[in-house]
Amino acid sequence: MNDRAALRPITVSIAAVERDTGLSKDTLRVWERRYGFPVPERDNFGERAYPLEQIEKLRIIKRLLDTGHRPGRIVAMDIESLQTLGESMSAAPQRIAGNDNTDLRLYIDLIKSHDVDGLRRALMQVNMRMGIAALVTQVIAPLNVMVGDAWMRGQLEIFEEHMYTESVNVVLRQTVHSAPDTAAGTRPRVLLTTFPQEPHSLGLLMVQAMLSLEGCKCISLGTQTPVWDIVLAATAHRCDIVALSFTASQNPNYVANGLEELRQKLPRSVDIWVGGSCPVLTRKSIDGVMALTDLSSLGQYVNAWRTHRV
Amino acid sequence: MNDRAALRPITVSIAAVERDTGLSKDTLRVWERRYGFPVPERDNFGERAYPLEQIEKLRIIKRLLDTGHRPGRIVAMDIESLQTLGESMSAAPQRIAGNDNTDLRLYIDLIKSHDVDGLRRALMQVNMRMGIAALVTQVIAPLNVMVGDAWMRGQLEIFEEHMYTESVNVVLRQTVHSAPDTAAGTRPRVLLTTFPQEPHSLGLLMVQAMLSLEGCKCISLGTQTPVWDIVLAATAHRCDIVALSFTASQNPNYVANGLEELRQKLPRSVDIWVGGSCPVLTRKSIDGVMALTDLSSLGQYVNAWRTHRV
DNA sequence: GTAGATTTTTTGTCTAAGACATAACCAGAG
DNA sequence: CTCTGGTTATGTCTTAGACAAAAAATCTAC
Repeated sequence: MNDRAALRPITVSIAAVERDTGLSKDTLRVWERRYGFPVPERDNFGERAYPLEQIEKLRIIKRLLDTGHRPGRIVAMDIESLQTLGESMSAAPQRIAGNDNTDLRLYIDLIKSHDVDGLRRALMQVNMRMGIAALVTQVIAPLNVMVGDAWMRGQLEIFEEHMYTESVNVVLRQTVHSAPDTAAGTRPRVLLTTFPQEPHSLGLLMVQAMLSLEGCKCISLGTQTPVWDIVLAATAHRCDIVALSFTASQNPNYVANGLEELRQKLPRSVDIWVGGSCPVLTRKSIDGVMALTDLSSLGQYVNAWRTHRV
Repeated sequence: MNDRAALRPITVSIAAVERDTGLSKDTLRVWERRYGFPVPERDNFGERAYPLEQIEKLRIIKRLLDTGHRPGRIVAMDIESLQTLGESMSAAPQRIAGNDNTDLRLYIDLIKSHDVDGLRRALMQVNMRMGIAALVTQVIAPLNVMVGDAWMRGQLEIFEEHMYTESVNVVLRQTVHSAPDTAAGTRPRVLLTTFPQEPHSLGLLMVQAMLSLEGCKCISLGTQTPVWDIVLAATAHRCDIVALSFTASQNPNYVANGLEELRQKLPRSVDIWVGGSCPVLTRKSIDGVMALTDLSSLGQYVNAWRTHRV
């Protein structure tokens, strides 16, 4: 009955743009007002109808925003400038530890050839040969950085990144639960989770793998637990340590305020350990919150806890 | 430093209500204008601040809407009437197969006593005794409903619900991967994922468990894959079926539009199967999209596919 | 009565421009 | 080099009206 549904849509509604780009309707309208982009056409009812090219450009803009650029500078730019801008920043964060990272490219190749089983087998073999600790610190951790970079540069599609994440998820869970069950009364008891804005579970799993290796009792709540519930859970499960994971996508103030609030509500006898790629953790240290800079030294921290607290 | 962050908040912003109830800001404002509910207080800046009781009532209303009631009739009702209305219909979906569901309370008790290991052991035992299919359809599926209900009624804390979810996650993944590896060339190949607004992975895992049991080759992307990437992934992995999971928290329009878009972009040779507790799926059927009403009949669908397509 | 067509009501979403809290940037002082 | 203050940039909230799409109610014909 109406034309835009009958034909292949060359334009889409503001609601669809919100869904596809993650930019709210309010933001889309205010950009139009302030920066003159996007400039949607209007359908028969006078409502915004975005052409597909503009959505493509919005996607690129969104990606650049996530890497630290600001709307005022880039929204009005033309699409070629945006693309060169995206490629220019890929050079810097390439360094991967001291290890030769040429063999890590092998995993990237597996991802790009969509070989799920091959990727899992390769990761499992590392686990067999070198153990969980090496798998986590020397392969998965640097791979995460490489995959994130590749995605940002547009060399990896979102679904390929998802496939990688799911594979690591599977492998890590398998290794964690193949470890012998800890005896009752094992200490320390560690509660693992993330703050409400943080949906990424990989960091959590990596920590859990390392802690289980050290003989800790891990209780994971998955991601996105409100601060107050972290307090309740720590008490209910009689935990000695609360371990939290953060990625760079986190709002620094939310993180800092949340940690202060948590510290305040949690008994002093319960340690707070935080880790991840979020800059604010090392930038400003919070009293009573321990920032783990390095996964490989986690064992030492556990030992230190055992000698001091038990 | 500021008071509302220090205490458990007694009022929340409109954005938080949108996130927690799934009702859009526009809808919340227009209900206030038309039906006189909700009537939020105003904070120091004149912005809406919703008391917790009103959010509780909104949750009940949302649930009643999902079951077919209409806003004009129920939004203005007082909370007791809503509860009786809700209970009168709760009798219907309470039936748990032929099985006596009194023993399901046992699992709720385990959750409330914070016995993670006990819960997992109990679930694993069901798996051993009755098999994966029975575990999924007769225990986990009804338990999900019970846990959701209990949480909505405030009988379960968020962290307890998280602990349950994580436990089921662990158990299901363990059972899925303990199944023998499928041979190369197995059909159908099924891509599993959810739409960008849907963060819940449990439904996905349940389907994956059932499909693996039927000898399907499952490729899971985890949650929240954009429509376009679903198309790319289905092509890259040469999938026969795309399986999507939806919960009731989803915006019905997003679901319907997204599915139509996906249907349009995906080759007709690829089936789309959808399932979950989202009412819109059964309410309006979309051409070329198959709604799975019932997990236990999944095997028949797979068989039907095999006879028709291969 | 029942099926189908037509009207009426309901309901969610879109529109507009303005206001403003806060995040990010910049400059100047220690 | 680090901190502090002032200034811009930016997203979200506010208002009220309009209207398409969906659902319900009414009417008509058999």
